Amino acid sequence: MDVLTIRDVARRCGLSEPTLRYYEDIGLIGPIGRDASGHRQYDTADLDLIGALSCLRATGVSIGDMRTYKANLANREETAAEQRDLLLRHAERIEAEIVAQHARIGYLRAKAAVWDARDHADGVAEAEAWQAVKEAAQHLGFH
Amino acid sequence: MDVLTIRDVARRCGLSEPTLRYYEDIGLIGPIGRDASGHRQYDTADLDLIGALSCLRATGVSIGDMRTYKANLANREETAAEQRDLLLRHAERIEAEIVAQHARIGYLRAKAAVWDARDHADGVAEAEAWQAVKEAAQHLGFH
DNA sequence: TTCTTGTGTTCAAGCGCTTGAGGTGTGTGA
DNA sequence: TCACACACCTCAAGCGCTTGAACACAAGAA
Repeated sequence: MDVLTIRDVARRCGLSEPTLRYYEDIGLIGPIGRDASGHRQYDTADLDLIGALSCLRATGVSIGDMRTYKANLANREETAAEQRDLLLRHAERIEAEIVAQHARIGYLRAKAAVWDARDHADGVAEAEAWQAVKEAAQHLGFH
Repeated sequence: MDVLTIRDVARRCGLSEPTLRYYEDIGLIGPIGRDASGHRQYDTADLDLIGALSCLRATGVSIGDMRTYKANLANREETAAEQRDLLLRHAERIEAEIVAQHARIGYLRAKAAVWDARDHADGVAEAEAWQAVKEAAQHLGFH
């Protein structure tokens, strides 16, 4: 059970150091042990929870839901199905988000084509590009 | 040139009403005209800018960059190439983000499988699922 | 005519961090 | 041994919204 600094944990879990301190402040993780000079000492057991929370966070899960997830860890047996569903729900959320991201890429590229046409002072290309922007915008739900 | 309420604009551009007010407060859009009772009246000319900003925002573009984009609209000819590049850069950002999202989905599903195995008290399945979680975590950069 | 419903308004506070200022303790090089 | 870098600390303020409270106005029902 080796000891990790806040920097190590930040790198390995994809959270910033301030975020790790913040999560500890609000009781989402920890309390984390300290060495003689007050520096945090994470152990590998902390990594698993922090990694899971980091991933939940990256998918837009609220602090409240993360608390639920953490609280459920205490009584595994009863809440296993709930945990599974929470995770699957968020996986679906991300899938929806990916679809939206594709639509955004389409819009950005279409709009970039308009500016490219303008850069080359090509009125015909610009008109075509505008058409593509309109379609992309509809895909996004704009109008 | 028909007139739109804040609600119409919010729906058509995918921004919330408070966000639209906020963007006006900080000078990112507008100023927007008002009717006799102080309600905002957007016109269709506003929609194009707001739609573009909304999409930039959705891709994580900072308010500062949005200001640049808007400022560049004033002198189109000189900045056309810059506008195009700004948009393309952000399209690439989203592509990278999508890759990350796929990795997150993998992690969430793997973790869900662990809880599912626990729910069914299936030790063998749980051990296998853990293996998948480890792989998914590596994909995410979690050591 | 009053009363409710709906849509808007402003202003203040909260959220989930991020950034910055200012300080502490440890380790290495001169 | 002293200087300096460096990794960490706390605390406060800022960011980009969101939420909520309290109020204004217009239209239709009782």
